[in-house]
Amino acid sequence: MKTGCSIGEKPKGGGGYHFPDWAYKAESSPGSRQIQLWHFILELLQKEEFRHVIAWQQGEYGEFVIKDPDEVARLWGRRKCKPQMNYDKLSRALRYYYNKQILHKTKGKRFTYKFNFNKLVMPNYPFINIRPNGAVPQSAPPVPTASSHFHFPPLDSPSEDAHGSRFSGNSTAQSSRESLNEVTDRKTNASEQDDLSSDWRRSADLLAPRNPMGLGHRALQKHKSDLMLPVFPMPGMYADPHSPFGLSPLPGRGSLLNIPISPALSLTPTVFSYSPSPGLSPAFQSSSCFNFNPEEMKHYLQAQACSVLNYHLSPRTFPRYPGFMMPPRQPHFPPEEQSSFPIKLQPPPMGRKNRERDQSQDEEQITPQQTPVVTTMKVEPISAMKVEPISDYEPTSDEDLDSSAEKDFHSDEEDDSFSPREDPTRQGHTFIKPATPSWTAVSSASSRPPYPNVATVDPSESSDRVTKDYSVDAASVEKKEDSLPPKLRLKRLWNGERQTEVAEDRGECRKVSCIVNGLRSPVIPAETKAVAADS
DNA sequence: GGCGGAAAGC
DNA sequence: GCTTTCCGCC
Repeated sequence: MKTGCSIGEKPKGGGGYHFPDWAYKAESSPGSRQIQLWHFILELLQKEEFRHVIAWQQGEYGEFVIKDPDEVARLWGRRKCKPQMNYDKLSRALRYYYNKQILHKTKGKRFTYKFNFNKLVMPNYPFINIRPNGAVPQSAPPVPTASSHFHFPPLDSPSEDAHGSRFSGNSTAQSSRESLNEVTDRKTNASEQDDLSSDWRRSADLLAPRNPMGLGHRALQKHKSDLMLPVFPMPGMYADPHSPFGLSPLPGRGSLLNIPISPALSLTPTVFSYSPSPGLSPAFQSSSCFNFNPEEMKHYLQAQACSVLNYHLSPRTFPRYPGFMMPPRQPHFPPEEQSSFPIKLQPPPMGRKNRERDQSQDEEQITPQQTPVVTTMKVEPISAMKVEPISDYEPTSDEDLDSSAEKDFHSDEEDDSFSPREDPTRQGHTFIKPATPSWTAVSSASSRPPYPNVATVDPSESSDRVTKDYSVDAASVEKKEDSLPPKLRLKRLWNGERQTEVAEDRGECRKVSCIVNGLRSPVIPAETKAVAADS
């Protein structure tokens, strides 16, 4: 019966699933690897076998009912090695979640609580498929089904996992896959679809712009240093029709172009615009975007490139991410951006003038070899965000999908609190919207990218400009050649000869670029020229 | 049943 | 920092 208590909840190897540390820390518990109650609750909710003990409330987004408080407490107690655990204590723990906005109480309903997935899961698992109860099994209810896929840390120790049973008499070893399989066994009717869209929108809508300082914010801040993402159980899991992710965002191409979210979600800009995720590789966001609008995708990617450029991020930064997270982006990365990375990231040798000007920044100049760690450290600190009780927002069913895209815009622009830069969910990864550089500021005003994280950057413009600027530099160098002092002219001449060398280097650079980005870079020549000229 | 303060434990 | 434990209060 008693399976023992695990201290390290994190499944290691044996479980077959590996999760990022922050997945165990959840919203905020640095250093704590103990499973958290809400994780536990979710896991129980995820499992069919506990439906009699705890279950999602029909028709209520994220709401669940503890049908057997004592049993839940017992399970929790066993999980935590607290035999004295009872519902009173457990409920106290749950009440602590109120302030964190992880949970709130459904008033008037006994033993009924409601998850705030907006802050709890959505930010971390935007691809999670949230479905209203009834449409899916216990394991994939109003909760992000990702809980199935994501497979919250096993209720018990890895060893117990290995044994396949953690709870008395129950086949808790049921794999997440099995759980997921159940999903497809149930049909989603039209009304549910409505609910879905509504729920999703509500979730999405509330997620970013109104994300209170609560969980989401704190959590993400804390996860800042963590590598995000491995929300996907196994790299081997590709297209899983039962997965909430549909196609797992694995390095497969298919994942990019076909990520069925939820029946109601489809791949609307809404969903992704509203779900900036720290744990979400921009690749996925972009992939989804790309899916519905290649042009916008392009812009988005360009913006990414800009981010990289602005912060001297190296493409090498990306490989640091779990392989199955980053790769998706690459195949779709527009050549323009591809090229930008190696060049911009490897700032050309500066002339004395530039050297002097940039001297102050020298410490921050990073060679591609050094870049990996940089990421978002230069991003402005998160500013205060509006705090609003998200649960109060009940979108009308009509305003939903049709206006979702529009709402994206509005919310992005109207709600100052949701500046991508401020979005804590971005803190953790490379593609945080950079502090708007001067040259992008202008474009930001004129563009209204549907992607929050690109909001202030007009990628196309910026990208063009990058290229253009270099071209101009090179051209102007030639034009002014004559006016140069003989000494300098000689130098230029010499540089011209060296250009061949540089070209070779460029070749290497491009190689790397291609390897890293998988695409070729048209901008390189101009930049290389500039490099040569400057040197 | 539910809430939340307080203190202690981990 | 999160949870447990205890407890008074509503």
